[in-house]
Amino acid sequence: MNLKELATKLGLSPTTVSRALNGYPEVNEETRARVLAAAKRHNYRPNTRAIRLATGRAMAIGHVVPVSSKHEMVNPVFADFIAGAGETYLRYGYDMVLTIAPDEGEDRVYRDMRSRGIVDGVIVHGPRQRDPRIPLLREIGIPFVVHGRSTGTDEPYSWLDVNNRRAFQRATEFLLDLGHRRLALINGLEFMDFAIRRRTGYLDALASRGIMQDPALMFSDEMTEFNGYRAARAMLALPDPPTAFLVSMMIPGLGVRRAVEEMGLKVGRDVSIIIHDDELSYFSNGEDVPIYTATRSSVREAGRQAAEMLIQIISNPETGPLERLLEADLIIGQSTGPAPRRDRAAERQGP
Amino acid sequence: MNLKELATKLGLSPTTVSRALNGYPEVNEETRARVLAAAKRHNYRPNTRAIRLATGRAMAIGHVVPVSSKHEMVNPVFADFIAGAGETYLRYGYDMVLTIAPDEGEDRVYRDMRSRGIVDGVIVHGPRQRDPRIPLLREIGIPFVVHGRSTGTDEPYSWLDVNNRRAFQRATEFLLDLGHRRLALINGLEFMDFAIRRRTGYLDALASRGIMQDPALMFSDEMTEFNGYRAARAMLALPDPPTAFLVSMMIPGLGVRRAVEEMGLKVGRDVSIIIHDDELSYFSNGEDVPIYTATRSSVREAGRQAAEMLIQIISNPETGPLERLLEADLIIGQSTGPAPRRDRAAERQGP
DNA sequence: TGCGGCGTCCAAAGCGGTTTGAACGATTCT
DNA sequence: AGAATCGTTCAAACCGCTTTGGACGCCGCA
Repeated sequence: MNLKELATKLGLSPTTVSRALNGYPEVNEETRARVLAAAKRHNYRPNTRAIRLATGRAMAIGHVVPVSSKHEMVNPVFADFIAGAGETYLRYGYDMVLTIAPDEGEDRVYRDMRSRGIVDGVIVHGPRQRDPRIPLLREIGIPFVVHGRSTGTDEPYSWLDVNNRRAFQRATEFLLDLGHRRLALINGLEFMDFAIRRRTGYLDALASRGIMQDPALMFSDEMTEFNGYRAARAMLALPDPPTAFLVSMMIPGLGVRRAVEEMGLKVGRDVSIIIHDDELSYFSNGEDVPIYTATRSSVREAGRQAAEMLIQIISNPETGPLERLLEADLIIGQSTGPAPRRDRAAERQGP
Repeated sequence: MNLKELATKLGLSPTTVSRALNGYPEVNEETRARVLAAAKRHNYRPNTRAIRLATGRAMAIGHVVPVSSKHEMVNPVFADFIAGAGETYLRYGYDMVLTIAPDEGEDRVYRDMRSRGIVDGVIVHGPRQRDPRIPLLREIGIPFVVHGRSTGTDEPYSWLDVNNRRAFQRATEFLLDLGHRRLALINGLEFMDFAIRRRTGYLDALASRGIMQDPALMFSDEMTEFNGYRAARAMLALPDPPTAFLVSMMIPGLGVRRAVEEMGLKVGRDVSIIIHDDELSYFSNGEDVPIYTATRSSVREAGRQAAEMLIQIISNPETGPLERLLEADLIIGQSTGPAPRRDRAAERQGP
């Protein structure tokens, strides 16, 4: 059933039917009711392909998933973000189109999107320092919202981010207040913007208490369970091992825990752990009592909001760059406790 | 730059230009070369919206992500599957459109897809027993491939699945051979087809060795880290605790490990664990030596292959239902070992 | 010489909607 | 009463491509 058929059945012109369906004012309310009823009765749905050609709008948002060609990693955060964004799209009648882009060929992917006209805007995932996609998209002229930010980019752009620096600063201070002095940072890849900010927060907190940073306690790589394990294992074998870990994500956090327990130590007593909790659906941080002390911010909610920002920008091109900074909660769980004796004793003896 | 402009610039008709670009034989090779050169020079890309309307094909594949409205869970397996499928789509020039569907309203989502004409086919994720989507899609007339199978569905349909029954049967036998007699099964939700098959494999192996199943050792829920932890914790507190666990996924497997170690037991010595390893990018099962003994099958590869099957079905509608069963490897890691003494002693004493 | 066939190319008709410009009767205003 | 306005409807153009049904010149064959 297409528009013309429906119009014929109603004894009306396609023009009128189209207008009735789309809520234009110049159609008799009685007629509109008839049209609406008939459309429902015949289960009429306008053909999206035709609408898109006629209006020039794609009614679709693109998500380009960067897949590092080296590691073939797909960030699990991505699935929950998408789920959140998808909810928003559903509400506003947008479709979501996903493209997998090996990180060398991203240019072409974005340019193609533009010239083929398959999306009205894109969400940029996993921004890096001075991310080249930002000037690129601006040049191409596709509306976009970045999930995260890009240190070193001066021109304004729309973004939604968690206050990563503050979150890790607070978490670090929390551990310092508990008496910890040897704090390890298990971070993501440090060309990723979020990782830079987290490290900054960590270093700021250390500096403000006059504690020297120790490169041996700073690790940075893909945030896999195994990397968390390996890094923690190595650090715990140091002559002066850390008593606390700040970990970028629940997943490497599980690895850190595995290393700790494998060495016969107890989390929350011998070693403290704070993770960043994106509230991924398969990694609930306990039920009533959180397992991990964590900086928490829902990535799903971020998806919902980023999508809304983008739709707003698309539907009103006058809209200037939109910025939204979400604060992470610091929630206290069972994975942190006072620094263990030995360390405090060592500290009393002084250097 | 659109087709008409390009044609004018070349002094040709749009017809000829279109044909030259699309490789039709009735155009002079010299002309074709000119057209191709001009297209490249002006960076011409045909407008996808127009192609779609004109050809009636969407050149897009739909993925409907079921999000259980109760738990808001997005299976992390999904991200890697998508990545695999996306690679295939890229090669064949298809786009991927994603829809989030609350599991009550799935009907409407699929019907809409059809009548709006935005996809040429869909991949069905997370099939359940006697899944209603299979007859639905067949009725609607959208080509589809199921990732997994649906027990209880008689009519033929296209699917790609891992041999879950066999994988878990072999894993169970492997543990039995090691002398274990109290085997726990930490399974996914048992209305999900894969979970049913895994349980069947587990039970078959037990039965063939004359070992009674024990409902207290069978757990079934969402495969979260926390659920794995909780279930293992409870089982290990039983008067007659299991000495080995079969776990549906790496993620709850991490939870099981956490429970085991928290009780002061050692994985691979006191308690054996076998997981199913989907080779998710963020859950590499160790590097040289696998951490977990596992039944292994790449979900990313499954995505690649399922996408190829669907494209084949779409481009050749004569193709009958396609079926592909992937076998999982059983790889031996550090998480399994002979049943501990106490258990074997008890066994020697007999019942 | 006449005709069918072949190689190239083009005009025009879709695809299924939206949107512009105009028609037309009824109502209001002067 | 005639003009202007309003409310409602429609015909036709258009979005940018594909595809059908010729057109045209040239060659080979009878």
